[in-house]
Amino acid sequence: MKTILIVEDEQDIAELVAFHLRKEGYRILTVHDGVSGLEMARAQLPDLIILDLMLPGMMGTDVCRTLKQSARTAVIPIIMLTAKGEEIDRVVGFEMGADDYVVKPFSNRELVLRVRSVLRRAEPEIVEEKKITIGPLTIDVARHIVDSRGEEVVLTTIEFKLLLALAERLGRVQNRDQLLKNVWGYNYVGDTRTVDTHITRLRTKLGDSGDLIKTVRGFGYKMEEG
Amino acid sequence: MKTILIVEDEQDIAELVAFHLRKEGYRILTVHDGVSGLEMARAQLPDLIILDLMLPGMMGTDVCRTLKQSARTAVIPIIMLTAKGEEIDRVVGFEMGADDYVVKPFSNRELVLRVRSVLRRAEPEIVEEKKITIGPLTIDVARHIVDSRGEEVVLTTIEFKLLLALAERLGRVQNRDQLLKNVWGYNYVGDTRTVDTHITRLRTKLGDSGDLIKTVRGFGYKMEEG
DNA sequence: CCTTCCTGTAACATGATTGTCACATTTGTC
DNA sequence: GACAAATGTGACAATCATGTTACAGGAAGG
Repeated sequence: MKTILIVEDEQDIAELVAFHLRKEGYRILTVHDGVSGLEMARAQLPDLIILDLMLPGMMGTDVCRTLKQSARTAVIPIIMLTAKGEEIDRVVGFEMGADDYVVKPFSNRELVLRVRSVLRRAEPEIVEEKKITIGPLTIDVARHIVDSRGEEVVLTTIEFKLLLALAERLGRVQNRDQLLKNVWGYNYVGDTRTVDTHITRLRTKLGDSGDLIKTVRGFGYKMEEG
Repeated sequence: MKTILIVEDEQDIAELVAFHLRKEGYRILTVHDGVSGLEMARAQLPDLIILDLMLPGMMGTDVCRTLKQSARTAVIPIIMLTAKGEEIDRVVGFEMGADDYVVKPFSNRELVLRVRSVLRRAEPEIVEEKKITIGPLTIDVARHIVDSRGEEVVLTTIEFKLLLALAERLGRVQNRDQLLKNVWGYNYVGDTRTVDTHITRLRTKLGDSGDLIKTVRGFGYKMEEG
């Protein structure tokens, strides 16, 4: 769940914004002055900060600048809220490090959309939950879990890599040398028959899914459904 | 029950404040100089600190600043006590990280109200504080406290970071280099086997929860239930 | 300044993993 | 069906990855 910090001195606006963003499934923190905003930002490292430009004690712009100076907080995207009258040149705001701007009065819809967009933009790296499914076989690469018909299959390092090498090139035949390269590394020297042994072991361990690994006589192996 | 630490060199004021707050149902700790205040704060992690600005040995402001610098103590709200003459700009106080201000002489009623208000303000943070629970294991990230089956587990910095690195990427396997990067930093040079040693230490200290850390032979480690 | 605790490295123990081989089985060809 | 070539398979010893412990240097705290 994403955390959003709202720094806004006007209670009612803060609550309104908080309400709508909570409804969107975000976790909301609210503070009502700049200094608390700084502290909270540092302590909680939220995923996004919504910052009012006019704040008691410390200007929103100062908060923004300060946050952008520290490595830990610099990455947190900031959406600035500005009242109509105080409309600063957007460029100035962006120079301060704000990631987006919303001018009061704003519609909730607009704000929610901005928030979503900024958060999406900030998504560091789409951690691909790479899962490969072939018939009864599932390979969860990140978790390093393989199962065949729901039963977990415990594989050794080489077996896993070999399975992956085959599964990632589904349908395509690979000869023993290619497999050796892919699984054992470029500078492997040894018997190509080693591959056979591991294929056997894989097939045995995979149970039902073992049939997915086909022998292509004279060439090598491939993985294929049916 | 909430614990309040009072750091105040004037015995009679300290006792007066302590008396009234005890009556309110708080658990009170009292120390009379800044250094003791720091120590006590670190050792007891109170829910609130009432800190005199003028202290022998170390200024209240220094105590405040120091406390706010450490992750463990930064979250503890602080109410500053200032004598009338020494009224500093509130902004300075807030910049130091104080959460509220009370000027001497103050009425007991006023102080009690401030305490309640500050504690209430801090409440949602505490409730929403980031906690990771995996089976019998609980990691309180903000407070740096780990327990396994309710028993507190005392971890060193590295152990804690390592645990966090694993827990935050629950289920996903991380190799030793990734762990080194995440825990030791980008520019660490050294033996990757160091990770193993710390994994062992972690497992030992975690007791029952040690089993949550799985070895993925040939790849690295992952954390996972069951 | 001293003590205690933390940390990285090395050394050793252990059990899983792996490459090889020998032999069995299959496949395609004549 | 015979034959050769290719592939399957099981055993086994060497190797390797990891667990574990010890230790010395260093950091942190008093």
